[in-house]
Amino acid sequence: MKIAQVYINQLNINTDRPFDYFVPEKLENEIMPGMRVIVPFGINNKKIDGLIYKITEGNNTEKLKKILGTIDGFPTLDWRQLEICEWLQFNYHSFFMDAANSYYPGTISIKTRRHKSGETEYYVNSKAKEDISYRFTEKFQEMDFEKLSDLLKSNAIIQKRILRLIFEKKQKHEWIKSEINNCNTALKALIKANIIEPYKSENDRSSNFNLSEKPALTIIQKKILEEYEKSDHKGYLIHGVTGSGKTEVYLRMMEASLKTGKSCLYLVPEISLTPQTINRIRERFDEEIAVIHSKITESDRIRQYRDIENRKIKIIIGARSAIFSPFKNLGVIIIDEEHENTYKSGNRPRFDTITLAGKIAELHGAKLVLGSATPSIATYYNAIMGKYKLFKMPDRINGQSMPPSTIVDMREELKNGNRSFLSKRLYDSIKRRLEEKEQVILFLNKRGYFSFVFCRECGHVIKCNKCDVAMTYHGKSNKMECHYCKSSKPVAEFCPNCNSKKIKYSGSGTERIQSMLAKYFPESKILRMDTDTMRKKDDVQNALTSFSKGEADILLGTQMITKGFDFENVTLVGVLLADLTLNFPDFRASERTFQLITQVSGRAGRGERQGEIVIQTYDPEHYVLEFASRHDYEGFYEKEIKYRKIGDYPPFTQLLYVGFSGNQRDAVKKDCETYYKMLEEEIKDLGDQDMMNQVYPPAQSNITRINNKYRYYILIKTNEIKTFNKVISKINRSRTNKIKSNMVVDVNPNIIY
DNA sequence: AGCACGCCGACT
DNA sequence: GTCGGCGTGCTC
Repeated sequence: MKIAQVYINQLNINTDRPFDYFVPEKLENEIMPGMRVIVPFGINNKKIDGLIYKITEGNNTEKLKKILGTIDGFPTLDWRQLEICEWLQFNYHSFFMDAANSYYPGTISIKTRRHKSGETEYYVNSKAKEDISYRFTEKFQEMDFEKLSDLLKSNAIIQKRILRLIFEKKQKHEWIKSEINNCNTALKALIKANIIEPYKSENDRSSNFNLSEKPALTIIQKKILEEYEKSDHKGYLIHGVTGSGKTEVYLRMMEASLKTGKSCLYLVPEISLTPQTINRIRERFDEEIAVIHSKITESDRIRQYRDIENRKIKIIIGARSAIFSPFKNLGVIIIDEEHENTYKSGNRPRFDTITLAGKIAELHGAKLVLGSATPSIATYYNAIMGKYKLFKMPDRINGQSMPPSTIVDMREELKNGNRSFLSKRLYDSIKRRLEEKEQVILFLNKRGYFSFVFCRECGHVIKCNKCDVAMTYHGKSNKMECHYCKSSKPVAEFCPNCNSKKIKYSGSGTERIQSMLAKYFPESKILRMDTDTMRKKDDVQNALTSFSKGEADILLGTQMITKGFDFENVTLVGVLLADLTLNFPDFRASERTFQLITQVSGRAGRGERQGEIVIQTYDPEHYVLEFASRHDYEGFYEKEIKYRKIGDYPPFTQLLYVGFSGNQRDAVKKDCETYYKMLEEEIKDLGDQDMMNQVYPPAQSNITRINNKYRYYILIKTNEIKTFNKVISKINRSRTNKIKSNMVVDVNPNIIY
């Protein structure tokens, strides 16, 4: 008799294991691992969806409950995907169903249906809807809006609004729904009156893009591709400076994969920042392309999912969530800008995309290609150690050398009586470039710079009520915001501590600098880009197109301007204060700073004119700045890897963060300490005394409270991550109710709070 | 998670 | 006596 091991779709540490179910005779032939099923669960036999993990034979079926039915009639996950779920469960401490749910789009509700025979059938209503649009019926197609709305009753306001939307070609149901709150009755009335009719909108993803010619390859591109073709390496790292032609290499690699009938996955750090790349891929291949990220609509996701699964779509572009696409026969995974920290997931499953992609490539026999102008230290180390084959593209494709950099010592400026944020050197350069009608990029990594609010009388800093952080003043809304819990409060007129009126508000870094720049260069137009000004989805793209059209002279911004955009007319890049990220208490501070400066420097001189870079700092001798100004990645790497070795930091070790949070400080602290003791005991059992030295004792988080939750953590810095993963899994499974705080395990986390 | 069981204090 | 608050333990 068949027994199915089923994972229940109940995301909890106690239910994160397979449960045995009896497979009824009528399902015996149908049932397979990877299928979604409906099962009764718990004391009340609640119907719940689950996923078949394994099928075994057995005789002790009397005690087992039976599977009520299947959901899809086919496996939604294949053996590879099941293996990945298990792999994520063990290596990143996610629940099995967290990973499984990442694979399958849409939510499920279980319905019952009673047959005449008395039998109850369980089925599923997927919330996935077809994409519905509305158009005018034949009779009304030619009529103009005024005439049409005269046909309606005068009080049918919603109906009129809907008609206007359809007139304006906002005919998709989804769009109408987003503009008009309760549109359903009005829509029904309009359909009943035979004025409009619904239709299934075809997807227009493969619409008319002009295919472009393939450019001729440079010598280095040719050489890399030849070696790539004949190599049987599993992983590759392309280290190429900005403008060296990496994208063309990626495109040819994809082409090679498609030629053998295999699919390609092309990952980018953030979809909204890479429209140029997406267009380039669209223009190259005469194929349908799926663009996947977390913000697409559910119906879009489901349609693309289906087309990828039945292999109609073979090219998948996306942010990190696209790694869970249902590709069947993958030839190559390309990860562009592999150093970006968006590749590390901060939610369950908390995986690292590069490691996961390596695992997936292995299962598919696909090639993994990483590319960056500033590879992460860990990746470059792996390349040096032979895990990835290293390709270098040290020259720009247009033959131009990297623009020269100047480091400006801001201490000298202070000595000379210049208290402004602009050095004489940078001011002169900006002035000259503007006179030449060239464009300037100024980069500020603000991170709390000049943005908190304090009392000049008593020094009191205004903090968030729910979090232990200073609030940030936003001039635009004239409010104070907490960047951690997103709450805001109106500005205080008096100091809440001493009642003084001398409360000092300064705008956020970029905001403040924008107004000062406007004073220095009254003739020029300044475009500011940061998370405050770029709130809406298309803001970033609109701003960047506007700047590339020359509608502004100076682009002032934070991290987001460092991403790969080409501006022909930009000849000067200024880094306003390089030290800001350098002094961050994180072992990757140097790495991040080097990457940021190098990436933003790459924006200069991409046109015909020679560019220049000016880096302002209070610490001009710092090795990061020296190497960055010389565009010397290898030099930086050599130095940095030595520091990592000395400090026993990644890539020589791995970090495991075990965090606890809850409303009561003492309870959280106690839980953290209890967990530490459990770790101690488990490790003692293993008989390896040295291992406990790799565990740092419980500590209070840097930000002690976020959203009214107190935070403690244990950090493990180890070169035996597998052993620790085993120990942690064991503890998490046995601790049941000993620990009541929220617990998070994050492997190699992005930030340590 | 979600639910039932059971132990204890408060209250008609 | 008994109602219900919440701590505890289990789900094939």
